[in-house]
Amino acid sequence: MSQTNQHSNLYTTGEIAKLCGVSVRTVQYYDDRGILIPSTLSEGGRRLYSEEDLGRMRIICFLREAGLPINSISALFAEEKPESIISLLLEEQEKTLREEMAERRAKLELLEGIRREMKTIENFSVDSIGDIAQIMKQKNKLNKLRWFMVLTGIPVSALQVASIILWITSGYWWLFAAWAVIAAAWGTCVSLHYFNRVAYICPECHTVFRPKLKEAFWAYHTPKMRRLTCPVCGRKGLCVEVYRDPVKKEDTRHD
Amino acid sequence: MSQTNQHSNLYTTGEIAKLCGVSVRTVQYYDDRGILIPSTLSEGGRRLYSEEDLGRMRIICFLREAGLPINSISALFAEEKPESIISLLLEEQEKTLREEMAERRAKLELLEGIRREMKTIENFSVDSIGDIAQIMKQKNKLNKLRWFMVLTGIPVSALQVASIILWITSGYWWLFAAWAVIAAAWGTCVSLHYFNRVAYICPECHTVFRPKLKEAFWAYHTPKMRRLTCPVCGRKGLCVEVYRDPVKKEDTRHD
DNA sequence: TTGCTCCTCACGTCACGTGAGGTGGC
DNA sequence: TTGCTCCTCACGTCACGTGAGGTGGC
Repeated sequence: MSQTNQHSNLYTTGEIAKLCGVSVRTVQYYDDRGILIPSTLSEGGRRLYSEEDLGRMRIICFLREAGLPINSISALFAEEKPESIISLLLEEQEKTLREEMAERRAKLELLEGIRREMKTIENFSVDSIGDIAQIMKQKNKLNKLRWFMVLTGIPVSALQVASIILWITSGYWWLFAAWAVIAAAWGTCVSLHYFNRVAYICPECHTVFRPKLKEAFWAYHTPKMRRLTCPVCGRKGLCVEVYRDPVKKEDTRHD
Repeated sequence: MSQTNQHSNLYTTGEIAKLCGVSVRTVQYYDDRGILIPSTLSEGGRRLYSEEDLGRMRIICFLREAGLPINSISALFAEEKPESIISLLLEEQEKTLREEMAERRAKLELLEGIRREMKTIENFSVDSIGDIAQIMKQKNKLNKLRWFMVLTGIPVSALQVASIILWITSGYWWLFAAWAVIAAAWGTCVSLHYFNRVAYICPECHTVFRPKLKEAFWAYHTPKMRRLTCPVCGRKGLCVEVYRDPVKKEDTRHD
């Protein structure tokens, strides 16, 4: 009943394209790739698609909208029992998409981080981006190090308070003296540990350097910076503190 | 003081690559693209990079990790005042990343949707994907249509209850009779409106068709399906209901 | 006959990966 | 002299977009 007109259910390339919301080139490309071969060719060599072809094209477009690569779609149609692998393909695609989203999220965090740091750094230049990258990469490790400092400091402070109270209430002055000895030892150890794991970036020449302990210990500093003299360019300025892996690598050429 | 050895601060391609965690090919490519031209060439034509080059490479790597295209990095370095456009580039990139994430999210929703629908449809075949695509695309519109039905139904039901109460308490039986007339008119209008905007998919040949009102009205149905006879393949089965744009388009070849 | 559609090459996209075939440098 | 690194082509990736130059079909 539907064969009254020989073209009643045959579509041209352009019609298929319009019906599926893609370009003519895309329809031709799917023919080249073998996932939608027109069921008829006109005498002049033009592609003619049947109603079934249109259905198949709709399936292809849907899968492409979901991001499946042509190869997967090709594999799907090549299978004698497509139902058996469709779930697998879709799950795989979901996984891929989640990974891609995680990638973008990481990149976004990088960008947001750099914008925050840009505000922190005075007289920002493009060269500072290298510094910022350094700062951001090691930021977690540096934070851990600082937390370690604070947490080990808590029992020492507690001991100080306790020894002072006992000194006042019970007259045990030697408790406080003992604390002072322990605290001095602790302070030395922790400071050495800390300065062994940080470095500073010269704001002028962007060199990463390690200052002498004496200079660093007494220098003016804020929580994140310290006024130091760069051993390369010789200029003195507020240097950002960064984490430095304590493992000696060949790539440290600044000595 | 740092020129004791002529190679003291010159790096080869491989060294730069290792220090920045990229391939040798990538370093060569950045030379080709003109964003990192080695400051020296050896007599044998090998690339030799200075400490400054290394710093620049680190900047490039950071920007690439954030997803900036080479062209943008190129434009950045070409600028005489790079600081002036860096914020712009980074914001642009953030926008791009957000858009790309939105794309993936949409694709993921498509995939999750199709998996839900796959469970709904009995004897699932790959051809059903086309149906599912149709179902999902129009799902929102269909839901709106159903909500419209329900919401217009509420005042009619309220009138019914009110008229019955008044009939019982005050004996005004004609109020209920009036309601019955109004309700019949309302029911006819809404049903016509509804059946004018939905179609059904044959589970056998996947044709989208509109049933006769009489058949559809009395047919067995669930909230989403209705037992109908397909006008194309003649088989009777539970057909999924889909939204159909009431505007007559040229692409409806089923008549 | 005139528009319009469609045809087939074939290059371009983006940031490299991957050989091939040859050479520098310790 | 032997490994190892590095060099330059040059093709391949992925799903088409975009002409060029020619033809089918109403």
